[in-house]
Amino acid sequence: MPRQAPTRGVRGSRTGRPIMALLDLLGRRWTLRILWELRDQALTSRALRSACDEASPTILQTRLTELREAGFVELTDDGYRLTGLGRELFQTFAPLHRFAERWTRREG
Amino acid sequence: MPRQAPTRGVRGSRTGRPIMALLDLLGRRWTLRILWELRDQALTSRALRSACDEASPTILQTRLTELREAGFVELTDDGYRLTGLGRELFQTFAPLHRFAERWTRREG
DNA sequence: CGTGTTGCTACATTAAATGTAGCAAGGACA
DNA sequence: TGTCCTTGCTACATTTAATGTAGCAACACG
Repeated sequence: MPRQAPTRGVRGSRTGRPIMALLDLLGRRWTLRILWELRDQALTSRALRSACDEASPTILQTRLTELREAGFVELTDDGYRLTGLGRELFQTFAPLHRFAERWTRREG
Repeated sequence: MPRQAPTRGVRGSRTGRPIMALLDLLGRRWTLRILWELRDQALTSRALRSACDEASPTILQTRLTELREAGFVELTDDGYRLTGLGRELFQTFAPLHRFAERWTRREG
């Protein structure tokens, strides 16, 4: 099946439903991690790379571009940081932190 | 099938912090989508595939195995469905739905 | 028996991510 | 001015992950 959807960034969904576009974006490698690392501080591209276990700059740059286009991240004099919208997004899954703790405890 | 090891799926993080393991798992392709599609119904493997835009059975099977090992999904007589833990996880990012609507409105 | 499910796998192809290197632009400083 | 940093960002060859298509074995109906 050919690669459809000229509406950019909605890989894995031809419906165009917002939630699908969002799940698709968040489901790309490093996206969640980047949002997480920027949750309460601005980071330069290299500081972000360090925070992300020295992930490849290629893919970090790709994800940062996507996140900037989506309006979640912006580049300032202090480096990359979440926009107001990005902070809202982060808050919607911030409870994951506590859940993750309980989850790991559960399985030893 | 050499599914990944005891230290569950902590690709992209050497810290072992629970949140990193969770972000890593959720950041794999189709993971969020699967949890989303199972949010309020059990689905057979093929129904799930249809719900996921006919994604490759190979990768769906891989993700389902990971999600079962993580304790978020189980296979019953009715097909795949979220466990109690899986429902808890889903609820932590359920607000994404409303956010996605606002997000698209903003940029569309 | 044939027909139709189910969960799941093989495998060749294609797309995405990784790792390493390095560029151009800008600031500090000597 | 020139050297030395650091910044955001890119090239590119390699490796890994995902896709698409086909099909298996097990089970349930008729």
